Amino acid sequence: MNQPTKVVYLGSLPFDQTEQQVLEVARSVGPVVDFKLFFDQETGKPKGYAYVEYQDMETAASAVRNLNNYTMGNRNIKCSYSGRLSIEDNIAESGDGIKLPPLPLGIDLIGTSDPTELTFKVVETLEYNKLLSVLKEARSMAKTSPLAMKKLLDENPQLAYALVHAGNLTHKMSPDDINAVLAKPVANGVQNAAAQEFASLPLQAQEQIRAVCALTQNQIEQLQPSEKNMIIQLKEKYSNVVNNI
DNA sequence: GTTGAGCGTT
Repeated sequence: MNQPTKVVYLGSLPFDQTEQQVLEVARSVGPVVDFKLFFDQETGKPKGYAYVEYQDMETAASAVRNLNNYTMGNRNIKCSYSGRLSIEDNIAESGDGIKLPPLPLGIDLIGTSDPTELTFKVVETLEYNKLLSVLKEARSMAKTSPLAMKKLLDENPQLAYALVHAGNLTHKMSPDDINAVLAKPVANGVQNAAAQEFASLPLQAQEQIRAVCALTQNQIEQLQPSEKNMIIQLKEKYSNVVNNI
């Protein structure tokens, strides 16, 4: 048994329960401050465990007492202390000191064979103005806190994927624009040249490139062939630049 | 189809 803290580990969760349903069970013992359910990054399948941060140790203690061996679906779930102070305590470990706010719950992937395709569909359901405002927000975040933006994109490849498609749908970063960026001659100073070039690009383009660089190999594989090559080239050209900001 | 133990997905 671990040191008592505010964060509790939930394990042996049924694979067929949604994030929302697990959260509800977690909330049944008290207010939840932060919550994270784990999925396989590639397949989108649930890993069957989660972390719940409660507002205080008393509530967490109550969770350990009441949720351990609680029957959910067809399983007896496990609940014990995680031993960490807060869910986002990878700050010390990664050493970057960047703290991102908790993200909203994702949508249910159960029954989806292709999570990347689903991301695309979700983006398509958004209003044009909504897409613009999301892009605008991403742009402003990239400008005011580039490191946080990098971290956000690195940790959430679906978001990078969504931003690339949002750029396409709003014609803010169409294949033509990408080609235009790639067509710029690369000077001899390699890295510095690429960095200078990057800095000289419109913010819109910078933001799209960041998103592109954060795409996983798997996501790239799933792009249209026409986009795919450009994306690969973009990534090759700028990933070092983006990673060194 | 690889779905059952999993303690933080780099």
